[in-house]
Amino acid sequence: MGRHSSCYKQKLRKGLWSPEEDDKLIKHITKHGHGCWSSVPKLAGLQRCGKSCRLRWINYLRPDLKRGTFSSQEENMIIELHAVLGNKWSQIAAQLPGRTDNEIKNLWNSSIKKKLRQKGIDPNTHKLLSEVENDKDQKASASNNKASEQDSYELNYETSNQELAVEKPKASQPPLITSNHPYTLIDNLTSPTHEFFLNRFVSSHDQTSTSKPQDLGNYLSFDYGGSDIGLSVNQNTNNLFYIPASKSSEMISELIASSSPAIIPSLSNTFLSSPSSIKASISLPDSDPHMGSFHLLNRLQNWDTNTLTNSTNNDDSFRWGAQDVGKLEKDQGHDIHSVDGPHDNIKWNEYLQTPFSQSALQNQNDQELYNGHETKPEPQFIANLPWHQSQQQQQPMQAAVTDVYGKHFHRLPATFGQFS
DNA sequence: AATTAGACCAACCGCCAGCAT
DNA sequence: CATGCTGGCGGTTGGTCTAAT
Repeated sequence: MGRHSSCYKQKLRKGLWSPEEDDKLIKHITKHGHGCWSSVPKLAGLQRCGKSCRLRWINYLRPDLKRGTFSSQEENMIIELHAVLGNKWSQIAAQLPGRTDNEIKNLWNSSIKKKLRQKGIDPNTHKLLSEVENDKDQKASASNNKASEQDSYELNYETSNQELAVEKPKASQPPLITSNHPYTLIDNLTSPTHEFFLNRFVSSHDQTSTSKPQDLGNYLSFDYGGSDIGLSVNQNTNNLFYIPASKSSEMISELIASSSPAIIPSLSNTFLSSPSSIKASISLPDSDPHMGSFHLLNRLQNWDTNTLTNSTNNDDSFRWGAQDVGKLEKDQGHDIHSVDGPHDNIKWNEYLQTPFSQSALQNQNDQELYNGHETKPEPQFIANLPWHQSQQQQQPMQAAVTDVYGKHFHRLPATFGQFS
């Protein structure tokens, strides 16, 4: 194991590559391709093992490498992808044309990690460091009484209006939503897989979509506490996003289910003017896998109730599924997976044209992803063009990524702060 | 000017999965 | 089924550069 057996057969060079070696390797590969890497050194006249040749080519000699310093967009993208994929450097690199996994890994370890920590963000979990500590404490106590909460898969979002590094005071937490919704919740759903979500949304999509394949995404938002909360389904990728965002620069987003590891939307700083903490839960009933409900729960005692709409108990649930779509399509003339719920003021159609549009994508160059408080307040969706581009080049992506999530999707919270 | 510490990054190491035999 | 080979990946090392002392 480890070094390939061929590397032991003869005394092979190690260490840095000389320009002459590089030249030999380039000439050989450009002329013949690499073929079987183990045969490359012999054919190219190199005293290296095939593995070393492969690495040198991939990480350094390949003509399509970008090299040079990473742009802030690239750094932000890496952070977002890392929040979803973890240390899957090769998959992250796949979304960044011209960048290698090694390069990204080095950047992460040498630079980004440090910056995140300075912002009070745990680079491993992408949560606030204070939260990570809090989670540890809660885990111990949660094991004692988890039985009462097993019927709902919870996604926790803690947004803070404070600077990232500043620990916010802990609010007392009301009980989770468990009974105020129309569907039977799935028992013991503590760690659903990506497939669990994806299958449902894909199913729902397949059953309900009309012929609008050009739509880049459906987005619905609803007013909650005077703030927009978004739920988006991208028809091309079957992504479902839950998009909370806070008034301040920090952004917490979580990819609930996605076939794309790359598209993490962000919203601007116009959200959640008063709450600093919200909780969301997803309910997926076994009885009908094509429907589900989406809950937001205000966890703060000091929520400004005047801004709530049609909410009497701080429990807002939104459902998706086939039965709702017909109604919405009829009402709005669009294909949308979607909602029905206590709110009347769903204003998804306002956003339908914009979230994943090219113009919106291009706008990301005008503004840092992790912008500061003083930046312009328009809602802005940040997606990643490179992913779309690579998607076009790699059609079997869907299956591959699904596999990725099957392995690695658990809970993937992402916390971002101003990053400079 | 010499030394030290930290940052950066290319390359290596160990492991794994897939495939062929 | 067992074994060996290979490509690929993530973690780690160690050399080089640079800034600080």
